[in-house]
Amino acid sequence: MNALFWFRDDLRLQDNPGLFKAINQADRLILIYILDETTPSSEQLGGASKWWLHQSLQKLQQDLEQKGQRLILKKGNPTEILNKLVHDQKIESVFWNRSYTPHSIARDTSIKTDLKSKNINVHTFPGNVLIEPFNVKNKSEKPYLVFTPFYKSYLMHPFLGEEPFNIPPHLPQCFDTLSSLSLDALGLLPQGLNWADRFPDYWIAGEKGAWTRLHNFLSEDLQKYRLNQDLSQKTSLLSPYLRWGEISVRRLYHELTHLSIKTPSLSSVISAFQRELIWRDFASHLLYHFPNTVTENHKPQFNAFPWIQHDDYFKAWTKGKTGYPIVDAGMRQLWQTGFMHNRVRMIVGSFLVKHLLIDWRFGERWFWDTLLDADLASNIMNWQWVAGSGADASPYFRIFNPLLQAQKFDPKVQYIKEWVPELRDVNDKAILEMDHLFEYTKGVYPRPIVKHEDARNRALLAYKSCRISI
DNA sequence: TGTTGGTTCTG
DNA sequence: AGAACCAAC
Repeated sequence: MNALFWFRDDLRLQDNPGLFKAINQADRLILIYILDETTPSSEQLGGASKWWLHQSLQKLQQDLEQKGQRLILKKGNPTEILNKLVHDQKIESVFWNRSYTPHSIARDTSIKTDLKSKNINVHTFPGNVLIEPFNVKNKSEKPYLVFTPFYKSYLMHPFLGEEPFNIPPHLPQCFDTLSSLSLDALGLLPQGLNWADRFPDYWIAGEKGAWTRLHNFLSEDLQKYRLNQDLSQKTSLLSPYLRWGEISVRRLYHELTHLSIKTPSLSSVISAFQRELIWRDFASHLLYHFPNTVTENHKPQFNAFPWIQHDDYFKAWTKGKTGYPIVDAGMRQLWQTGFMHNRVRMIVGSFLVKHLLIDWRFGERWFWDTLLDADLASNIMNWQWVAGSGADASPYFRIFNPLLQAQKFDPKVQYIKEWVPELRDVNDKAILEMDHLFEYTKGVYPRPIVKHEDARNRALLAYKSCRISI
């Protein structure tokens, strides 16, 4: 039997349900990745995502070649590309793992209908979440809007216990004559910018890279992992791998559970981390049920919010030149490494939305373009959370004080000094109190672009102006 | 997974 | 004076 497996957000061989089933049923198998050129702008890959995808596809090609298979690369309209392949190569069955963004759902539904009408078998599987969004409902059969009850229902859900599985040792043969684009022809690497040049210092994409990171996390970092405690402590750094499915979230969840049983002293830290994985599913859940939140406020009261268009302040924020050390450190970590510590994401987000009164969508787009782990569902949910416009959102009047946040989470100023080199020679106390940093650095470090107290009061006024309750 | 400014308690 | 607690934003 001739079959085709379509790789999407699942660039791995292990614990890949659709791939597993395709391998078991096929005598000859096409493995394909399609760069979808029909994607609307809200879902088009950002620069950092494209960089990561390039690296990840390269690794996947290598892994498949070692097993005597190959990865076919195409770009264009997936409907047309699949139709042509299926017809020309006499494919009987097509397999993929489901994804849940608005464009993916629309595209996949239409492709499935189309192929089925031509008597092609289409088999789709869950592969990118712990539990799929349509399999979780509250008691009144509605989607959850609040995380805590969602979380509780997850802990009781039978699907959470499903076991991961490995790829069979031998793959069906490939179609030797099929033409494929070269990886470079996909045009994923940034042109004329040296922005991504240092990313390889920090990241090794691909399934093997994911497992190396996981092992380091479990054997070392996790012992010191305290959620949000100290910014200079390690985080898991697994988010980009999860985004592209280089490790399955189900596998990760299980590895953690096993470690928790083996080492009970780690169980509370592990539960806290697993809870973060369930936040990731919660984001998919919200996006699946409320697809318009990609561009629209979940709470319509926010449609009247008096956002300010201020290009210079936005630019200062993106460049890490706001004059608030913790904000600037985070924004520069993002620019240099394609990553930012989660706690700092909240601080810089709050600063953009509340201190600068800039629409959360500008921040969302910047993160979307520069984060290697940019995930539509998580990014939208978290920005709406910060802005207060989301379903289960931070109350609008909860305004982070960047000084207090730095004092609490970076008391030794290690994080700030790592990412803001012009402050390295300034004493810690002056940095944490933001005491005349412009003068100390002879003007190298900028003055604060807004005064915290004034910005706070202005934000509270704005919130009152459209009477947003809680 | 907030901050502020007030009151009350404590030494 | 400073911690501890609390309501309001």
